[in-house]
Amino acid sequence: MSSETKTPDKFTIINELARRRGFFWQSYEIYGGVSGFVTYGFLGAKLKQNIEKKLRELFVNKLRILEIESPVIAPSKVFEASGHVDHFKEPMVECQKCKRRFRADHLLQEFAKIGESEAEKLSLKELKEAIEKHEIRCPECGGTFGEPKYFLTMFKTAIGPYSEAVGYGRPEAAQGIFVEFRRLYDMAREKLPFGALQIGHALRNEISPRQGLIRLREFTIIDLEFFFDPEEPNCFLLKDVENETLRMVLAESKLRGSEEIVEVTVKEALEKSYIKAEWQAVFMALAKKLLVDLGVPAEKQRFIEKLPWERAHYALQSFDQEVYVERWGWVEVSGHAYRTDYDLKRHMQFSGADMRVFKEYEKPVETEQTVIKPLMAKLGPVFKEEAAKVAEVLSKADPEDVEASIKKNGYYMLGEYKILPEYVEIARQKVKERGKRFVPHVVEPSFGSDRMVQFALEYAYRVKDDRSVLSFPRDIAPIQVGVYPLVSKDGLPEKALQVYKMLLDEGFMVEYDEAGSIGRRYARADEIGIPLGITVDYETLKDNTVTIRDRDSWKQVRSGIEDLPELLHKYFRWKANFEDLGKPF
RNA sequence: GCGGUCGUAGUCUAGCUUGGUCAAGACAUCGGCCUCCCACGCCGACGACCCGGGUUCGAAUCCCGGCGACCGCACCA
Repeated sequence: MSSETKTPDKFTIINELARRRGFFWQSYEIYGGVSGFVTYGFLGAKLKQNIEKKLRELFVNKLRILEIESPVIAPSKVFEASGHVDHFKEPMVECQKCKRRFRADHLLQEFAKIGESEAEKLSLKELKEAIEKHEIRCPECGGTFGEPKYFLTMFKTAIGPYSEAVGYGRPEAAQGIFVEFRRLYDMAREKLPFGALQIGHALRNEISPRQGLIRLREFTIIDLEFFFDPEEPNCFLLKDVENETLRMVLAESKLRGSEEIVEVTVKEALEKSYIKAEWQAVFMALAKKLLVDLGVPAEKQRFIEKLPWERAHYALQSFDQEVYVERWGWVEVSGHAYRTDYDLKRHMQFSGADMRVFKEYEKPVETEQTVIKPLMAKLGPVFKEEAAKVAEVLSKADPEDVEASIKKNGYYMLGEYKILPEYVEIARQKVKERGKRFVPHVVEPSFGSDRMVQFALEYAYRVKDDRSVLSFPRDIAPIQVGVYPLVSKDGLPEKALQVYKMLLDEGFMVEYDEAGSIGRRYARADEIGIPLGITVDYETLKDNTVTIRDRDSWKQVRSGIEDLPELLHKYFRWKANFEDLGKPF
């Protein structure tokens, strides 16, 4: 402990509370703990589930979105295709004198004026040579650098006990969706737009994760890949959200060194092309609403545009949704990337599978095309064993070119082969095209589930009369109702247990507590954010009514036990306010 | 990974300088008593020196290593 006792900040208090009351804690504590890994206790797991449920309500059910679950481990091919094997590693050099580490490519950009894209392409050997050539020394102490080494931030493993097959732990769940695209498209009845969602663990071998739930080595990611036709980019949900406002920090402001926030409606953001894809704008609006529903006020949120060199390798435009927290300022909670057709195209290249979709024209398009038919009877004697190859290459040449050249010059040079007019038949052919094939575009909202838990806690936390209260929005509270006998005798516990069982049967998350004074039990319940407390007292034995207590106002109302199920169902679906639950007490 | 600070019950702290009747207090938890609606009071119980090695007759205390935490640097595709 440090000698000067600082008052702990909110983050510290919340983490302490989370550990003490069983929301979450660092994993493997009995072996000293390993940073970047966390275990959720009962309350935390429930809170997280409720948050994810809320996201599903908002995104999944209304939007033709298919939720799937795919593996965490993937063969190396998958992440080679996705570009992660190339991009997920950093070339590092260590100063031999002061042991500080630096990004080798960043040093070259800064001190040798080598362009960013150029610096990124250099191999370890080339980096070493460039550093030596430009005599780059440690910017901190002037020492010389050792060998550049890659730091790979993906977890690597071997698939199968005796196998050499390399596998990686996924750093995002998105690839699990892209590789299954053909089946998913099938399940979506071959209609665009549609989306696929995955909530699951992802692994990133962070260098030094030490911000609680904010940076973990194993964490829960929520990746939503939404596929659409770039020629029909309109979003059918736009009307519902076009007047929602977004607080944005644009790339152009950042370039000027400013973090000025512009507040615009979704509609304006699209009109002014702050946001390029309509779907992306809509998802951003929904993401804002989600965080508001989790208790983060709109003014504590913003969307910050990534500069080209800050963007992931797959993204054409991306925004980070950030939430303001006391300890660190603005922290990312979701990323909104326009991934275009990058991923599907790459998997198409690497796997050979056709990721294109077929789009039927309203009317078939008839076109007349020039067709070059090789006449094998002539080609054979001239080119002998090469004839088949010539014919094949010829079929790939542009027929218009071939025809034009033959008309003009009397021959066509196909590489080193001279094609004379008599070798081919030039014909016109009518072709009926019923549609075309293309690779769909993707916008991706991607949420960190653990961060949402952290932010929900941060904004739920209040202090009332020196007591900690977690004022969760009522629909994400891990436990909904506490049931208490006023005293633990005279038949009150028996009566309270009846109420408790009834509410359990109704499907509520209920807790029963008879230990300690009633005030202490209320305080305990407030600290884990139970919205309502039901107390069985001596009145109850006479007229079958109980008191209902509100966590936030500490007000109490009185109601009949038989009315509780309906009243509470309404309350938790936001169809009744606390005051509607009974008569003031 | 570097530098600084630090690691004692579930939590917060005392003890460490000067090694030895030293493992203490408060809160929380559990049991009991009290018609008890906002952490009431009283009685009782459970419960800790981060791990490993060294020095020593003897280590929570001194030394070394490891692990972990916080702050700063770097990193966060």
